[in-house]
Amino acid sequence: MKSEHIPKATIARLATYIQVLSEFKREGTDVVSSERLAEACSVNSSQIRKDLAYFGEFGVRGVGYYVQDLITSIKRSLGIDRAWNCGLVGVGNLGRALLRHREFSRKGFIIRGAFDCDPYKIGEIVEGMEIVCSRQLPAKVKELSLEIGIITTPPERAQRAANYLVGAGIKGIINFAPSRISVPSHIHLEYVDFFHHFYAAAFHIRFAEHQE
Amino acid sequence: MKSEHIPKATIARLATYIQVLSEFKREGTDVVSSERLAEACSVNSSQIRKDLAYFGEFGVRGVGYYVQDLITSIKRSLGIDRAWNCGLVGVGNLGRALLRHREFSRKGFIIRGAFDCDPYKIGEIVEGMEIVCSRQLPAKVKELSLEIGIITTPPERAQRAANYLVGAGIKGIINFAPSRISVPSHIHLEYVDFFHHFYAAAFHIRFAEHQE
DNA sequence: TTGGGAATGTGAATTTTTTAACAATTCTTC
DNA sequence: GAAGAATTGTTAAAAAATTCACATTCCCAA
Repeated sequence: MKSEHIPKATIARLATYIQVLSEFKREGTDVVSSERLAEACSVNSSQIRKDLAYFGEFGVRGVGYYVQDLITSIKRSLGIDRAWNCGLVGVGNLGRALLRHREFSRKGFIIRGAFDCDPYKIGEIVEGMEIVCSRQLPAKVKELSLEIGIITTPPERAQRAANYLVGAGIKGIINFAPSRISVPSHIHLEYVDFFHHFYAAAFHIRFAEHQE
Repeated sequence: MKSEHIPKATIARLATYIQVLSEFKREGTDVVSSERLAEACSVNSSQIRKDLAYFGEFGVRGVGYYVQDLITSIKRSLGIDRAWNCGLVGVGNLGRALLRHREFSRKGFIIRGAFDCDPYKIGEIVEGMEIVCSRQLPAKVKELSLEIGIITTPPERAQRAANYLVGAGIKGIINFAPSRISVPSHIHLEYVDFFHHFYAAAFHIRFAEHQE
């Protein structure tokens, strides 16, 4: 198959596949069938084969998928076979937690700059990184080759942070702040909102109760 | 319309609607049309009307929706018109950040218990809350009427945390740890994985470059 | 070297979700 | 109080995503 438009849901599932495949690898499994992978991911096995088909042919008929090869192939397909330099704007509780989160660099997203507009925070060192004034974004984005901006400001300051980042020439933005922002269409924008998972849980729990 | 099966995507959008409606409210807007709300949420206006129709009729034909009423109606529909007691297992970086995150209680998800199995952490006070040994979960879940469990352990300990929570009689679990877990089917389980947003960003940025 | 078993990749069928279109309802103005 | 403008709720159409089903390919053993 290869290419064309790829559903958002496929990308999300590929992330899951990598996670589960990495676990298989740790357990010493070398080869896995779509059936077995599907079970571990709670999806349909055709789904997996379809998802992979968007990017190429990675399996061996009659055999299955070589775990390590598949991880490598998926990573290459997603563009995470290399490191991405990120800048984080807004060093509050959440921002600090992300700065300290080991998983970021382990997954290839290296946070190279931390920015805030609070004079009390500027100059402070977090995880070996000096917090820099947001106004310096244009200079720093170039200097550090930042490509992805992470917004962890309070909601009312998210748009301004986005403006700084866009002006500085960032390529994509991941917005953790609970507010909608607008950016030019060539900038890729993702919203992270883990509260909707809480809403979903609340809804389903209450619905289940209502059923009894 | 009312009821039947409700798409996951609808729940996620309702969360967005609440967010945007709250902003409208803050700005002093009393009434809003599905068209205007749709634009602010970057969705189709039929989509909004359809999403709402799952739960009832909340608008006035020829007029639109009363902002405050709609917020209230959506919250009631989702089951977030009351507080939910949560327990958090795994007080690492991410766990601490969530414990300190004001937004939780503001949105009605009250974290009433913090649990960890590390003897060095037990007894420590975070945000006015004492960290308790995970083994005490059964007692505490009852005592504090906890309904939702939040897992923020390292991946290898997520399943054990889930087992404790399920054994203690929790109703739903939100897993922030990057690993798949299995729970009985009557427990509602949500995975929070913000890395897939990073993957999506990486993928789209690289794809855009490839297009030029 | 051939045949049987296994599992992929993919076209077709199905299901689900989204969008369009419009009848029904409400408000406003004359 | 009737006509016109606005906007919902809902049915029908379109589009998209998922699942099925199977021909194709590969491995292994006899």
